[in-house]
Amino acid sequence: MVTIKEIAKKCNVSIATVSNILNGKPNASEETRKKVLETVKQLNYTPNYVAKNLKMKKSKAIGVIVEDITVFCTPEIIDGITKCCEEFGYHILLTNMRMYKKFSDTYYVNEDFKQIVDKEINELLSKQVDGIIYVTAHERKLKCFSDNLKIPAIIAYGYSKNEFIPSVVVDDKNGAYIAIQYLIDNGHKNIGVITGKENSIHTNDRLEGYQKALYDNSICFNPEFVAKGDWSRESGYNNTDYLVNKGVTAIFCMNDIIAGGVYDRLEQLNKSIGCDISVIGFDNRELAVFYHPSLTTVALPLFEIGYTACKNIIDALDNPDNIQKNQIIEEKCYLMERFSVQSKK
Amino acid sequence: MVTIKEIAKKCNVSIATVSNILNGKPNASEETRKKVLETVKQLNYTPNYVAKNLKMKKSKAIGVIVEDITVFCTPEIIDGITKCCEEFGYHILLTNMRMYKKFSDTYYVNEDFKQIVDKEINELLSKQVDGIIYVTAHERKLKCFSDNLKIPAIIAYGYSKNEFIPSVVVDDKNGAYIAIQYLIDNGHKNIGVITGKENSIHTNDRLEGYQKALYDNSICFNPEFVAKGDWSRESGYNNTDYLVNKGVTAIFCMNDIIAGGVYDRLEQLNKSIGCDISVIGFDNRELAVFYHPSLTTVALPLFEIGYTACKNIIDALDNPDNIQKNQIIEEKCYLMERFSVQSKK
DNA sequence: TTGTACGCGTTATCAA
DNA sequence: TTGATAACGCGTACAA
Repeated sequence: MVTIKEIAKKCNVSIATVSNILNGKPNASEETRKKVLETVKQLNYTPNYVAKNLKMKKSKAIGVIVEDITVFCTPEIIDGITKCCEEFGYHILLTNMRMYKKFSDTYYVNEDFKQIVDKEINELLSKQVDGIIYVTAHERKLKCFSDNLKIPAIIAYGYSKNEFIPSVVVDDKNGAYIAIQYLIDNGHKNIGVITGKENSIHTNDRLEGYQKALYDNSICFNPEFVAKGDWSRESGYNNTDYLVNKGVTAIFCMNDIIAGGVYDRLEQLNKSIGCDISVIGFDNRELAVFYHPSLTTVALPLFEIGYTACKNIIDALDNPDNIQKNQIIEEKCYLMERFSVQSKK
Repeated sequence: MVTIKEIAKKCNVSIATVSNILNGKPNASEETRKKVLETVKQLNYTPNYVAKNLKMKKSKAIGVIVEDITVFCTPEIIDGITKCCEEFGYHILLTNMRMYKKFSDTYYVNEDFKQIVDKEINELLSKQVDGIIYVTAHERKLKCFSDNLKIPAIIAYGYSKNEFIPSVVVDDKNGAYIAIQYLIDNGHKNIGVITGKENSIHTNDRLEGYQKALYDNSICFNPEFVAKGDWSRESGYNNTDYLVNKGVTAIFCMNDIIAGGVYDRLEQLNKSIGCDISVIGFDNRELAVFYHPSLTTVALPLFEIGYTACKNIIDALDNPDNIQKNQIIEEKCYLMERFSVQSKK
């Protein structure tokens, strides 16, 4: 690797002059500037960021800890982080903990979990990252950072239990609201729901959004229209008859997988999806496009969550004394209009 | 951040001694060792890797350039890289170029593409990564590294045009072979194919694997059983009638999306998938599980590609003079047995 | 306008 | 068994 010293020697100037020119400082004659810049190109010099970082005491790097990169929401979140890093000249140090592969889906109750996270955070600290983004694989409340962390940090997708660590999350209420509003706009009044697992943040918030949308449209909430599912396709399949018999004209499924089960059963019942019964999903999983008819659903603002989380860190870096307590940033969902909902008007 | 100097002062020893102890050197009395280790814990000291890297002239970091992290194969490849890095104590500097988002699916013919890649590689070099893995978003031949790159590099998923840059790719021939062998083992002899796009590496290799499997089982290859598709669901749908009329008992679809189209048409024709006609896919996309019946398909060895690529880099780092020319490492596919193939025996 | 000299936090050499 | 001290490549006062 060619260093600043070598190009200084080649140009018969001091390393200080080269450094100044490279960093766009005004003090340098046009002549030497030209000469230096030329040899820089000629020798294909690239600055050594490691040395620079050591000197400057910051790395322009953001540590990104993801619980599992193979989970469907993670890549989009990273994509948002990337975009933001690109815009502001940061780079990403990625830590993929591979939690699902290591401990299956109950990893977060595992004894070792907290220790692993601590170790990874310290690792990132050693590498002098300027900030840390923790990306959960599913929504839940957690405390993963110690209270005396000295650099900005944030949780993406999950909810922070830590007063001074903000979180960026899906606005589930809003997501359910726009889904139901869309159904109402299409003339539906008797709208069934198949929920996710009980006590899940998603389930509760989405139910609340559903109720709010009904209320705002002066439609009475009928508790009998709520069927308890568990996110699985089977729970969609098994609850379809019940809702159909209750006379609903549309079914709001709290995820796209449940909607798949509803499709299965409606086909067996010879009901035309869209015409006889409208179906709307949640999550906008890749497979929703391939349903027949393709599924109208609510897209998660994953990219936005990543982008906002990263922007928040960078803002905190630029403005260290501007911290808010218990900050929760909710990103709005958006509707993916396809062909599983038709107008009743 | 607490440094080695501070803990030296606190222990009344020199920084050299602290450094030695921290690095497990034998020269230190048990007494001072204990004292130092204790204050290290007490002050929660973590070594500054930036300084260490500067001194050691290596970063224990591998640069990973992905063309687009939101493409389905990329996260699994990164997962494999992660596993390997974890095992050998490396970390990942991630560069997500976001090509699909920036330039749609023809990004690689874009004028700016080469420049962007060059820029990102230089960036990584500046950050003193020890090696680089380039992950393509789809399989093709490419030359992304300059010939005088001074650190080990490798291409994952795509084929390298560069003599000294190896590649790790899917063994498509083998994948098709095991799919066809599986059909033959289940008593099928008249096996139709719906191909991907013409001139694609995938298409050609998979066709060859198909032919080889037939040959090894003494079944004559009937060119009329090959229908030309283009990876799309429509091309599956549109070619189904043709193959059914030709009397095939099984259809090998060169990806899972095509298989979806075949499913659609077979349902319309009132053919029972599995019983009347067996269908087998390729890629093992997430949605294959949700087909009805769930789709038997060939899984891509994405994790293995990532792992092997990374291992190859680390080996090259440990053993710099052991380079092979034009090395192409093919990773074997594996069968995901589900319910779309039934025995004809 | 340019150069000297120091320090960032380490490791490594050599002398004590 | 320990401690000075010289690097690593860079940025920056301050002096020239």
